[in-house]
Amino acid sequence: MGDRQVPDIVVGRLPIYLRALTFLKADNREITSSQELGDRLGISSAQIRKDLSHFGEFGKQGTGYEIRYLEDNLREILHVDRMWDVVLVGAGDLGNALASYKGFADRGFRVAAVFDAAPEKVGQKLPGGLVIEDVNTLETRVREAGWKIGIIAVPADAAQKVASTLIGAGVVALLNYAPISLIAPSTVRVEQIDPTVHLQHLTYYLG
Amino acid sequence: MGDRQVPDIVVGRLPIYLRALTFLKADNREITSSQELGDRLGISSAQIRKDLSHFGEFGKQGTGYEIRYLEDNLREILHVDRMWDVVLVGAGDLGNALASYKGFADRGFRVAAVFDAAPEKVGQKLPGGLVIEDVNTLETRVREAGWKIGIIAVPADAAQKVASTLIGAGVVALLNYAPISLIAPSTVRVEQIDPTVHLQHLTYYLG
DNA sequence: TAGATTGTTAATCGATTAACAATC
DNA sequence: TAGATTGTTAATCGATTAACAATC
Repeated sequence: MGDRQVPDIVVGRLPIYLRALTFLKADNREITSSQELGDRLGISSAQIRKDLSHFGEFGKQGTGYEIRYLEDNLREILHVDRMWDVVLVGAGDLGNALASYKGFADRGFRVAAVFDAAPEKVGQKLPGGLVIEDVNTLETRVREAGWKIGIIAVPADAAQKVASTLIGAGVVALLNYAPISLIAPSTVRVEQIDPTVHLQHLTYYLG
Repeated sequence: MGDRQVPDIVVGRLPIYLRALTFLKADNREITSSQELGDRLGISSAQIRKDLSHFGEFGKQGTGYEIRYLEDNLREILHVDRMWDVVLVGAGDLGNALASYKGFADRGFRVAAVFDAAPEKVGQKLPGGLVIEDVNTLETRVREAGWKIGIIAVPADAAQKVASTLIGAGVVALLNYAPISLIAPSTVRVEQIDPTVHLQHLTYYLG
């Protein structure tokens, strides 16, 4: 109940809980339980209650959790009760997909700008209205705008340089799609998305 | 030393090790150590040695690991010493990005076919040479081709149906990009990629 | 009230780390 | 040989689960 130092593995599950709650709400549900959430997510009900107990008491004995209330609280805990500007680097297929991704807006994020290194791409307008900017201006632009979150969607051999530039310009949270392990100071949080890594995790279990 | 029942969390790290080894090899390195790998990945050297010890002995005392040898062994362990056909569902921006993703081929995967529900997309040819097929033919095609791995890149409201179809047709491993928790039998492995979930994990640590 | 479900404690389980003999 | 690094054991640390009093 109101710890400081919540285990990172617990923090990592909160967005999953939040997503499930939003899903239930869209289904016009008003109340749920740790049991129902757990069944849905493949997690034990005890774990869900334990996880939530790090942050407060959000349920009612005998009843469960009011979905909207818990949802609001999780948004606050995760700091997505506000909008975050995100700077996207890389305007290839993946960058384009991310720039026009519909799943950001109502979950706390907005792609504020897109950068690329290719001269023929710079100046082009994306469907969403963003104009691709020159990666040479990345550092200045990030610093001046004060963006704290970056998404890296450039090829592997450019990723570390982009990461270092972003970090140098004040970014403290990175979502990296390039298939390399970024080197970053411990003050900078990095999340990694590498589809091949996930697929290889799966194939371990296949004949 | 050749356990059965290796913890899933260990299996999940192996693709990261493999990726780091390939990276070092590209740098013309021939030997590495658990210390070097650990520094690079932000993992303790003891953990790397322990993880590998589940599968055998791959190093030499006093020397370290021959990169190519360990790489080959990890490929075998992860079953990516072969090529896996992957069926991709969804030909939106994300589907297109995945269909033309260069990071699959040399790491064990090939997008064998792409499906979409939009009539105007069906029949279109993608840059890589694949022709978008009608999702109505998904079940038959998957069954006949015997594909075991599926990637779901459709909107959230279509994802569960696609997953069920794939599973019904024999797919046993899913990589899901739709922002929902899929319901699947325990015989089917699911990996989830939701950029917003990762971003929310990051914002927890931001003011 | 009776039934249900929370929040929390204590027990269990599992993963990580430290340490070191073995040995290249 | 001396130095380095593995593979493994045992200790530590942390996370999950089971159980239940509290209470809606």
